[in-house]
Amino acid sequence: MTAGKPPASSAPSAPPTPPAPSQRRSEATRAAILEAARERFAADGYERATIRAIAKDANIDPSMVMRYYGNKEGLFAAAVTIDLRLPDPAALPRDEAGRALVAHFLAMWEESEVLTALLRVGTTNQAGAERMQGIFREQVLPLAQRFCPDPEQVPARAALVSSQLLGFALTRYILRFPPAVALDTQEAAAWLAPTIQRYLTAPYPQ
Amino acid sequence: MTAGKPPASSAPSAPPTPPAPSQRRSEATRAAILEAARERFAADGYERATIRAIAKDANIDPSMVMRYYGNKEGLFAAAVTIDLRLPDPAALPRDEAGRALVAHFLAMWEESEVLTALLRVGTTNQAGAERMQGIFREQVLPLAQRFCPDPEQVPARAALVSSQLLGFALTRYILRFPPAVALDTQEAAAWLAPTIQRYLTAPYPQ
DNA sequence: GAGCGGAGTCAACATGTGTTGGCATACGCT
DNA sequence: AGCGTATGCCAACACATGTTGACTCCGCTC
Repeated sequence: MTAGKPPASSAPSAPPTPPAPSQRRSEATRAAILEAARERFAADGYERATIRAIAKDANIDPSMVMRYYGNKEGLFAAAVTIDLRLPDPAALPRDEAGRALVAHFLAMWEESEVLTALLRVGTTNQAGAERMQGIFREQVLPLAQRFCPDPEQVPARAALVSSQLLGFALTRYILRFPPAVALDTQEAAAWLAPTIQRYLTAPYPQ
Repeated sequence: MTAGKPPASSAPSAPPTPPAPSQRRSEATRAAILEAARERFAADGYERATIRAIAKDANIDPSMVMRYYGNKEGLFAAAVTIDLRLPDPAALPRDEAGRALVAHFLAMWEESEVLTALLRVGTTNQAGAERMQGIFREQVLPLAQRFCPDPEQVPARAALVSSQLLGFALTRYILRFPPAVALDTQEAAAWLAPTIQRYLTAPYPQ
């Protein structure tokens, strides 16, 4: 946080070219660090994913990690940014929401390690848990809002949806209960979809 | 493991009194260590629950922990032993199983920190995950077996039940999603019971 | 009282961690 | 070409961790 360095935008009488991508020769390194960090966080969780190990995976020196991301927390924040890319509720038939959501989630979990990393870190690290709370609040809650008429019930229903989706990911990708691993995504979706559908749209249970 | 110490049972011409409880003066300390360990593991997970912190909580020296439990893994093994005390399936009406199971689980989670400790450690630590797999195999699977006619489907159904119960515990006790925390156990049970019931007894979804 | 073994304390070791600063190098511009 | 700066590596620090061994103290038995 050294002062005296004005932002690169519109320095007086500076050449019109902004910091060219050629100057960002380090982009490759930065990306390699992030990828290694995601892998390590996903595999080991926050505490056991050491900066040294991440740097070794990325074939650079540990001090580079510090230079580019400040500290370990900054690295985690940069490595794990999640956009669930939830489908547009308006385009979803109301009675297909469960099936669509489950399929979308399973696909996202299979396609990258970021969600695994976030879940592993969220269970051990306060910052990780808060990150997950933020995703829930800003991405899941609004979606649930579109399916539940009674606004009072939206948070509880969204939490229940999350509990089932995260719970399945937990048993399948983290704890690796053999039957949960053995299920193919079609079967899993067939089992889970009605649950999600009910949490979203069924009347409040008496 | 120093040899030369014969087991206390039936030493020839020994006084009939077995090692008196007075000799087990250390029992109080042992118990204090275990309790502190459970708290720390539940609050911090495996890596951040340091032996020094546990010893401080128990008001003893860290080396005592080593003397009594060998090493950190041994301490964890001793501190986290779980009996789910699942109800006898024979005594459960088939269509009440979901409700009863959910109520039982919620009560167990509320009553002690052991389950929280196990879940936290299970997500970061290989040994913890294996412990949970063992509990699933030896306590949950047999129960599910009593409710599902088709033996082929038992593991998947048991895994689904676990995914929902663990998922709810995850969002409520670990990640602390506010709506999941806000639900009282009655509401939570009302929402979750039908899900569990369906996983246990409903026909295979087409 | 002498001896003994368990209970507990203290200090230390070896190791691994996040993090920092200094030094070399190669690129991009004038 | 020459220079400045971004890029990278090396060595080191300060600290925390699991773990070990030697030492003291207490209660008990001969």
